[in-house]
Amino acid sequence: MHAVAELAGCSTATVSKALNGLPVSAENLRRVYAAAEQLGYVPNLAARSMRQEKTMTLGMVVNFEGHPRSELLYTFQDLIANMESAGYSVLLSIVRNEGLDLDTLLQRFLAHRVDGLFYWQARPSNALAWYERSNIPVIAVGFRDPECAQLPFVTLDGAPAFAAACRDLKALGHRDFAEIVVDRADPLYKLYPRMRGVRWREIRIGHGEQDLRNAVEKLLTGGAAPTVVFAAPPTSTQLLSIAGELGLAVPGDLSVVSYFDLEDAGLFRTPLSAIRTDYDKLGDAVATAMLDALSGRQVGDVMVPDSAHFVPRASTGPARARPAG
Amino acid sequence: MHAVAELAGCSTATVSKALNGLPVSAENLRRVYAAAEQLGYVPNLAARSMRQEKTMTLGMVVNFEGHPRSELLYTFQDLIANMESAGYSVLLSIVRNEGLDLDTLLQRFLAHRVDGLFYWQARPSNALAWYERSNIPVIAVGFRDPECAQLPFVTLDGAPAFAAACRDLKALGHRDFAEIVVDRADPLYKLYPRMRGVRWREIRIGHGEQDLRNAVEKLLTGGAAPTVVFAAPPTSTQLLSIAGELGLAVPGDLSVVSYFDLEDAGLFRTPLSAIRTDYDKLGDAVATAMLDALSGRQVGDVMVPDSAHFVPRASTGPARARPAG
DNA sequence: CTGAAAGCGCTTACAG
DNA sequence: CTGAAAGCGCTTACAG
Repeated sequence: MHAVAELAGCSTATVSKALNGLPVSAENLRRVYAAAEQLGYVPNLAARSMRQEKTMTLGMVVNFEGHPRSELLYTFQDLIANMESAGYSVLLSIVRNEGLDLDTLLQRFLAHRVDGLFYWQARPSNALAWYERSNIPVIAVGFRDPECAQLPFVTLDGAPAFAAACRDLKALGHRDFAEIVVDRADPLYKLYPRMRGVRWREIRIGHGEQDLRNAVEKLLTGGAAPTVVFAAPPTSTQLLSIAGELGLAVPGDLSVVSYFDLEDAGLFRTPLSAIRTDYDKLGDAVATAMLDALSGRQVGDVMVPDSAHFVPRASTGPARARPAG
Repeated sequence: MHAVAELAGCSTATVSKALNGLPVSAENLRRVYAAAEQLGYVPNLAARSMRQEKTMTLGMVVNFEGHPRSELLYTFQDLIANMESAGYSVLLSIVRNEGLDLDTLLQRFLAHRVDGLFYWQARPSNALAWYERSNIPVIAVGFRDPECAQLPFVTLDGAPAFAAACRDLKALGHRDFAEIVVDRADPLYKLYPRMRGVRWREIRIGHGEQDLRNAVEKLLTGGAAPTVVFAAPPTSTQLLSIAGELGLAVPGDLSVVSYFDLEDAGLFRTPLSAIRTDYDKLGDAVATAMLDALSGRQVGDVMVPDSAHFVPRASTGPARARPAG
């Protein structure tokens, strides 16, 4: 910057003003721009951020417990593009069991003085208190642990799609619903109002295909087995192949619904019925919420409307006849 | 920091040294840590980076021309985790046709004073010269435009898998190979040594399913049509459904190979033969190269060995009998 | 080992 | 409109 000032024949203060659109004489403006151009001057954001309160950097931590659903890439893309258009850059971190723990990461972002944080699948963390103390907006995305209830939360409104799926299935004769839940994940069906006249159960399994295989075998032999099973990928797709191997017909013996749609689900041997979510809408809503928060507005929880739909395909069909009694 | 110094009863210089592991008396060390803890002190990386030459920030720009293959999420995850364990944070940017252009983005990262840049699908850009001038290591990943030949390049060694696919197909009687290339992408088959006794052609189409449909129809009516087609997703999967609609049997009339494997390709009605790549190996190799470059070592091009394999499935089969003459 | 002081590259009252 | 100067929060010779 000194070099620019020297070449332009003015002070660094004038350079700064010229480059930031503050009132400068036309002559100086021209010379500063010319000098900056000639020298290939690139401002140092770190220096700027020491004087101003903002770093124009946002943190995004994605907290995958189990399997990352790769369609999320689209939301990231959309979200990041939105924030970049607003002048921000985003630090991305994808947390897994291995690697640095969440607390360390959240603290590191704090050291970077991020202006805000996107927190996918928000779980409690000590570091969150620091964000609150520092008045850095944190937006929970997708899922929010009850212990993080203080965070504003943006998510898809899955209830109508879920209700539509249940209605369709009930019309097909299903009364016994189940959800397969992996590890310590929270069952999703509990998030939605229960439909009258249907029973729900929770089948909890560990990671690994063998766990799922055992569960499916138990389904086969159990007396009052569910006639339809909900699960998230990759469990929902594994279910299709395992059912095939074990001679369980889908949907003849068991209907299967995937909680999230897959790009190629329609091409499957048994096309997989799924709840399709509109990730672009989610990305846009999250971006809007963050921009609001950054400009000091209070932001509340957002349920993105009309952002999920039940797409029935061949993996759901009429409930199998139940053994009498 | 002043507050910490005051509480600990020493100078800020001593605080800095204590926190950075420089020699300090045990007594001061203890008091500084206690004070920092009590005050919830988080160092300001921006301030630090003004004195030191490093920001501990890396840029990653992913340059998707057409369709982002979402499996890349796994590589990002692996790569980011690696860099974070080494103390870095990474700024991610996913470039598309809409949104900020590449040059703006690269320049913004420069303003952030990134210590290095991962450049997926490296295309020429004016901003690259600035990185070179600033001596910031840039690593091209996945693909490198010939005009970016000066950049060290890390990619999968696809040649053995490609050769294996061609060998298998030739053994099945195929002589006429084609690749479907979307928009202005570069044909991939040209990257590899050509096998003797087979012909290759390039079928260039625009974005949009209709373009592909037209191309497939032309294949049906053309006299000397190829018997096997290579394409990248999503074209390879669209090909399966369009072939179905148009009454073209796969692999009876046409074999299809996907240049990249899809997680659920084995579940398809016609399981899709594909070249499966090991993204973890790529992520690790890229991380290693960057760490090397950051520590001042010269890094050359890296072809990650044994990182791609041909997985024949049901979409490839014997070549159809050719009309005599 | 310790601390006063200079300086990293900016921005912003402030006085002219 | 302009520029000298202070200051953002750190680190690092340097002198003690």
